Amino acid sequence: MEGLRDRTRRAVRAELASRALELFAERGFDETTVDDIAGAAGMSKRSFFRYFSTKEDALFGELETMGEQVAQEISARPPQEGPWECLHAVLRTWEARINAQVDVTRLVESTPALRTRLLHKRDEARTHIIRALTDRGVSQLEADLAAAAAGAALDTVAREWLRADGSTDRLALTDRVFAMLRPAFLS
Amino acid sequence: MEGLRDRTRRAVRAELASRALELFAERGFDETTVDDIAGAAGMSKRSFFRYFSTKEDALFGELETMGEQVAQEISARPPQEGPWECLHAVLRTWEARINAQVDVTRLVESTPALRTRLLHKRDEARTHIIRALTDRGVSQLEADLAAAAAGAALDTVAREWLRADGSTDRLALTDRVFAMLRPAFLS
DNA sequence: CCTTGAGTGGCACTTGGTGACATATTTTGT
DNA sequence: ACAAAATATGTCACCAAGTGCCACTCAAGG
Repeated sequence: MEGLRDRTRRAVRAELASRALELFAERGFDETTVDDIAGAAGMSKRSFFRYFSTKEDALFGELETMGEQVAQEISARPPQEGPWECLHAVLRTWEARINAQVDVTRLVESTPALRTRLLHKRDEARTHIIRALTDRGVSQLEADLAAAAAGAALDTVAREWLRADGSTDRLALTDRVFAMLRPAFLS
Repeated sequence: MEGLRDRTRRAVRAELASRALELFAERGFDETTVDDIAGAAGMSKRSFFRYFSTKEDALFGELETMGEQVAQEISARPPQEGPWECLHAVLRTWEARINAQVDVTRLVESTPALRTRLLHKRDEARTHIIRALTDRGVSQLEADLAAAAAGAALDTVAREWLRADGSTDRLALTDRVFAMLRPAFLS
């Protein structure tokens, strides 16, 4: 079960993340130092780095284990399912988690350091996804391409969503984009 | 024309890049400081940053204007050509430029900082590619997806090439991967 | 009550990257 | 050929991200 330790730890993490978001939104990412964030949450810079390994992760912290989780969900899918159907089914629920609010997504999109960090996270996840797919019997090349293409799809969805100012039905949009790429993966 | 200035500048850049590669290969990227590289080339750290804007760029320097160049090549394609054919035709020659030698590609693939920087470069290029495609009349969504998918394709090619230890015919492989995704872009 | 262990602050340190100033060297206009 | 403008370089100071280390606090459990 979850003891007091873990609960307070989560609370402090949330507090830091929330302060960071405030400061980023009000001053910009580059103009906010880690000292600022830590100070706003009543702690030292050193302690900040005990909760988040980089400044960027104050925004992306919730996605830390994304790769493992996605890989696990993939393994749980029916084994006869094709790789693209599988990725579609799993990732359609993740899109909303990656891009929670428009403001944040817009901030990420307009801040090179954050954008870069997000790409890095996706790339880490890709590795896990590839393994999960090959474990299902998909060939290396197809698994690799499918994982990369799925990342491209999610990225496209996010930008299209931004273009519509966050007002479109994201699940429908995700389905549409995955459907566009579907013909490529009819093994 | 190209005067002495530009020639020496290119020479110094090349020298720095070459020293950097040597040091990275022998000690690893993280274990090599910018001071080391600059020192090995007989200059100061400050001057290094007058040739490369980041430490990573000592390896990627030649790709600096990739985005603009690719965009320009896209604009030069026959206007009735579909977006995917167009991207395929342009990018098939770029694959070999991005991954020149196996050693370098392997180094990049195994060094998070370098991998991240490469992703960043591709992302910058993507922006330009999207513009070039919409200028040809392609819709925002399709241009976005095609550009992202093309990046995914190149990435997949690079990794498959690595798996074969750099011994496969890369152009043929590139054509194969682009052909796989082709059905998605039959407008 | 005492021990153990986790969270914290503080400090020094490394390193990537930037700005400012002074000084050569090279290009260019006359 | 010479002055003026543009470039290249070094040096130095500086900022901020991130890490290692040590000492301290404080709650939990025997």
